[in-house]
Amino acid sequence: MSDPIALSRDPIAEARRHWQDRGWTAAAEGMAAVTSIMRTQQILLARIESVLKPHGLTFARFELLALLSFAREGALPMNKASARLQVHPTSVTNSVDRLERAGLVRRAAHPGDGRTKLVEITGQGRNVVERATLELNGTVFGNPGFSAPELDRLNQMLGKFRRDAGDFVDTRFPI
Amino acid sequence: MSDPIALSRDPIAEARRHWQDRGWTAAAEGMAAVTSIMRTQQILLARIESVLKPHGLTFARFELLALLSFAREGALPMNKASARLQVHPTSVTNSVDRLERAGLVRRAAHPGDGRTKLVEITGQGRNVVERATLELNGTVFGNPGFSAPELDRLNQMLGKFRRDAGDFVDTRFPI
DNA sequence: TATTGTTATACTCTATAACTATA
DNA sequence: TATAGTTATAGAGTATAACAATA
Repeated sequence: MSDPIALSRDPIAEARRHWQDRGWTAAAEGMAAVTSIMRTQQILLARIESVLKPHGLTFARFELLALLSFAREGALPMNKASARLQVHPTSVTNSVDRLERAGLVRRAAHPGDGRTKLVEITGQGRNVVERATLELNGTVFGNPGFSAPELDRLNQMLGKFRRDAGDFVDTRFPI
Repeated sequence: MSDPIALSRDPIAEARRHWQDRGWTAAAEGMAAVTSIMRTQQILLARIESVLKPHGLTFARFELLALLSFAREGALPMNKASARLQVHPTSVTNSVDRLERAGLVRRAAHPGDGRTKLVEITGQGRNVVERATLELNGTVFGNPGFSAPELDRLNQMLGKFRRDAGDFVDTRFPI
């Protein structure tokens, strides 16, 4: 962005007032919350990408690298990576292409299934993701702009939301 | 997405455990919350866009139309729209191009400043945004997946976050 | 037949730089 | 000189469809 000037009033609070004025009371709070989540995501993503850029990573590629670094043998089938990251298979293909060109991952044959390809993190990939993670931890993740109780509430609320949305099946957030 | 299969375990909770195991305790909760916000935004955006698609709108274009529908005279200078929507000027140019081609907005000269152009919503634009809003209110905004107290907490927390991030200057969230 | 992954293609939003017109 | 907006260009993620190889 060229000049992210601070507005004198919260545009989302203003929109909520307009919703109220129109009589859309039942949807006003939801509209405000949803829009706030959108904007918060945008702010956080910008911070993350500015940290990752010097490491030659985008957030999508960082997430893939981090996932692989935690996997057994540092490798996963493409479709497992796609499922775990909740992204489209073609997005994984694209990410792996870039990461492979940068020498951070490599493709390997699956021992049991000839259709399947494994993505495997390289030693260089481990170094890069380790350094990037430490810097992210020291900046965004370690100082996200929410207090400890707020983080707790967020993780609880959003965890429940994601479960209800069908992201995963889990019993730690009982219905 | 082709097959958004529900995972058996929450991938974000799993990542948090890995963070803990590595000793990145101070950043674990923040990482989980930030990642949860990212994923929640993705889910909500997908719902919104699926509602808007039959109306010929994306979320970015809907937001612009909604902003104009609340503006005096239904018109705003391009740079005001850019500031209020927190998007790059070229993004506004692009959105206005598409909306203008669809007959939902028009460009007009600014009476006092020859450099400035106004974006003005058309009657057709008002009809479209009204119908789209009602449908969004009846689905996503009116039923966002959070309880009323949760919405309240979210609006409070994210409002404060956005203010601290420099999005706007306001006194309703005192430091 | 079904599944895995790739390719080709297309459409978002985003961003920088160069440019025109106006102040 | 500074500002408003556009254009050109590029990059990102996302998505569908067609395809090859394998099960």
